[in-house]
This record gives sequence, structure tokens and C-alpha cells, in this order.
Amino acid sequence: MQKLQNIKGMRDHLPPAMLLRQYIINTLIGVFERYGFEPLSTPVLEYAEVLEGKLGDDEKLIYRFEDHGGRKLALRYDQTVPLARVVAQYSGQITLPWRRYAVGASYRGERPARGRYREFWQADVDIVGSHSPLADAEIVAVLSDGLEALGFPTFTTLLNHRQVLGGIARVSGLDEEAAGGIYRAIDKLDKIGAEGVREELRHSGVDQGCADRILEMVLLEGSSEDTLQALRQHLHDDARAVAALDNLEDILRGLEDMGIAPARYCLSPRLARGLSYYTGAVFETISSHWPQGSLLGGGRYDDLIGMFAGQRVATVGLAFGVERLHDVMEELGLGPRNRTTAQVFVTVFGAEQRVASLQLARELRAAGVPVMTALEPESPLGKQLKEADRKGVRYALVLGPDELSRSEVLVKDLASGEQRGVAREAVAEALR
RNA sequence: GUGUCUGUAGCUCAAUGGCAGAGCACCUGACUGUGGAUCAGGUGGUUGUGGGUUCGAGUCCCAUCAGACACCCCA
Repeated sequence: MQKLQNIKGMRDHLPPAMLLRQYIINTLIGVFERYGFEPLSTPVLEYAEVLEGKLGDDEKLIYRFEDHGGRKLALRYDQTVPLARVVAQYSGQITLPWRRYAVGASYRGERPARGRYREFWQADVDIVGSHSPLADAEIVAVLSDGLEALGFPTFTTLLNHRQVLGGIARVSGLDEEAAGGIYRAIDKLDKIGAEGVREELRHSGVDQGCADRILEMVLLEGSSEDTLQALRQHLHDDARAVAALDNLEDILRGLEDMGIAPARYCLSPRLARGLSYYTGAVFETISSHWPQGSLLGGGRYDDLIGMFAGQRVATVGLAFGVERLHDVMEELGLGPRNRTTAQVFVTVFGAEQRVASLQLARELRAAGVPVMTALEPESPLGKQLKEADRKGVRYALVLGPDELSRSEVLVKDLASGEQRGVAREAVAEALR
């Protein structure tokens, strides 16, 4: 018999963890659907060639398999490539622009860390087929509303644009192609400080004057409007950067018009992200409670979704990482503290009262109250109450001879210890 | 993928190279219509796994698996 253990980076989710996970997922789905996003589900397995050639260096992280027929398969790496496949495969059945969400597992053979696993769930939202800055704004709005619905007290979404970074590189006289390392250095500003970035830039072969110019732009702080104006002055010679700043201004106005609290977002020229497939706006949410890095992120990627269709399909989206949210919420004590699904435990006093108790449970369920019943009518009441308490059920109901003779039910609040007799027909109401 | 650290009862952790232990949890009872508190008793281990050194290994060495942290990258 093999030792029982999990595959590295893959976890079991026991009921307490599962209850919080489901709360997170259900809460997010609620927000998505209030914006009119539609659900999509695709298989966890894809033909390997569907995933190949889209991820660059990350390709080695893909889990690959052969099935019994020798077909080369792969576990999906994210929800984005499957979306691209669906958009191409069902073009006749999909009306653009399409707001779609997908919740499910993806797999990456990375080194696991806190908030980062080899099997992980994402709640992914995208708007497919729209260039509008309102689409970008709406994704950020969904992000904001989602985190607020989950009860996050503080978070900020940093906004930037790929062509703002490109402009910063260009006006500093750098080869854009070779600028990847520079973006990564810039992105680390908050972690390693201005001098750390200067050091890294120098290592990348950037001369002192260039580094100073880059840092001057990247260190801009303050209101989004001020940052925007300052960047316009620095980048006014670069047409693509100017267009990007116009786009960011439109997105910011969209957020304002949508009524998203200004404290929730901020223009940040230092935000870089992976950038491998982003083509426009990028964003990333940070929280002081998650020093490990970004809570979630996303952006516009106009080239990726259309690749199977053979045309550009403007798309903007983001992914909520369920495990990461779960780990942060657990640390912060956010979310419901339920340890079980049942709100009520119906005891069975004895053989004589068994029918009455089971029928009461049925009535409560019909009224929408989640109920679990005692399975051992012979066991003493104390033991049944103990079971209810240990399961974490809020109320215990007792239907003994005394209660039955008065057509009452004893309702005991296991948290406070208070108990009272309630008329049988009023029990469901009393438990609300 | 690189580096550092950790792994002993269900959980949190003790044990100088020399008899594997405690607290909590769990089970039973004190308590035949009342859970939590208290008291008494009890169950529970191939010390992650496989090798090696040694008279003797939880302890030292090697490998491996898993976890944590910092890089890398990301949800």
C-alpha cells in the first residue's frame, strides 16, 4: 500500500476550507452576473497543440499527457487559451461583445508557495470583442466590486498601459525589444527601492542618464490626474505613448462615471506585469495584507483571443485566484465562519418522538432552512446536543413528550445557551 | 528552475547519540430531558520514506517525498 499523500502543490479542501471557497466563488459569480457576464465551462483537458506556442517560456510548466489512444493532451494552464478556442470554434453562436466568466481549475507545474499551487482555481472574467475603454473600466469595476463584496477593507488597483512603458523605454533611448528586463526592474520598485532599480537597470546595460530619466517617470506619485499630466510632459514626443495616455484617461473617466470609489484605483507608471501578451491597459490589485505580491491582475490582450480565428479580437479581462483570495481572507478573518451547512440540528428524543422530529425536519427544509437530524434516536439527549455543538450548528431543536403535549418545539441557541418553547407552526419563522 | 530551513500521536510541540513524552483534541464515566466548564480513566506512533555510520539513531550522513521562506515568475 502506497503512502497516502497529495501530489506536490495539489491540496484537498476539507469542509471548513470548502465552505469559504464556495462563499468566495458564489460571491464573485453574483457580482459577475450583476454586470451581465455569462458563464462558460470548458474541459480541463485540451489537445496539447492548442496550448503550445502561446506561453513562451512558461510552456515548460504545462502538464502533458498521452491518453490510451496516444493523443497528446495537456491540462489547461489558464482560462484564457480555452476562451480563445471557444471564440473561434463557435463564432456563429457567440454575439460580440461577449461578457463571459469561467470558474474552474487550471494547472501549472510551478514551485508551490503560499497562495500559489499547482492546481488552482480561477474566477476569470473577460469582455471579448470590444476596444472601448468602458470595457477596460468595467473589468476594473468588477474587480473592485468583487473584492468589496468579499469584505476586503483596503485594496488599490494600479493601472498602467503597455505603451506607456514602451514610451518610457523609447524616450530613454532604449531598444524596445530588449526592454523586458527593464520592465521587470521597474516593476520591483516598491520591493527593492529606487536604488535597487537603478542597480538592476545598470546591470541590464542602461547608462546613468537613461536610468535617471526612467526613474524620474516611474517614481511619479500622487493623484491619477497629476501623474497623467506629468507623463504627458515626459512622453509628448512619442505618439504611441500619447495614445496610451489618452486611453488611460478614458478608462479613468469611465471608472469615475461608473461611480467606483477613487480610492480604489490609481495610475501607476511602475506597474509592468508579465507583459508577454498584454497589448493595452494593464492592472494589478495590491493589498497591504498580502506582501507576497499582487492579489490579482489582468489587462487588455487584443492579439491572444483571436489567434485561432485568424484575426484580432479585442479583449480585456482578469482572473481572481481563488486560493490566493482564500489564504488572504483566512488571515484577515473575512467571510463567514460557518463550520457546517446546517443551521439547525433536530434531535430525536426517543422512539416515540421519532416521527414528529423527522417530520419537523422535513417541514423546515421545505421552508428553506438547512437541517440535519440525529441518526441515533436511542442515544441520550446530551450526546445529541454535543454532536450538534461540535458540528457547529447554531440551533438545536428538542421535541420531547412535554413539548409534544403542548404542540411546541424547544429551540435552543447553542451559541448563547438560551432556549425557549416555540409554537410548532411558528418554528420556521423563529429560525430566520 | 536556484538557495535556505523544516518534517515526532488527529493538532501544537518536547526528548545531551542511550526506556518516544506533554498539552489540546478524541472515547468512556461522574451526569436516565441539555452541549461548552471541571475531575477521573482510556485509545492513539514502523519519529515522512529508503539507505548508511554506530554496540546503540527521533538525534549524525546520503538520497527521496512533502511543506515553509527568499529569488524567478505568476492567480
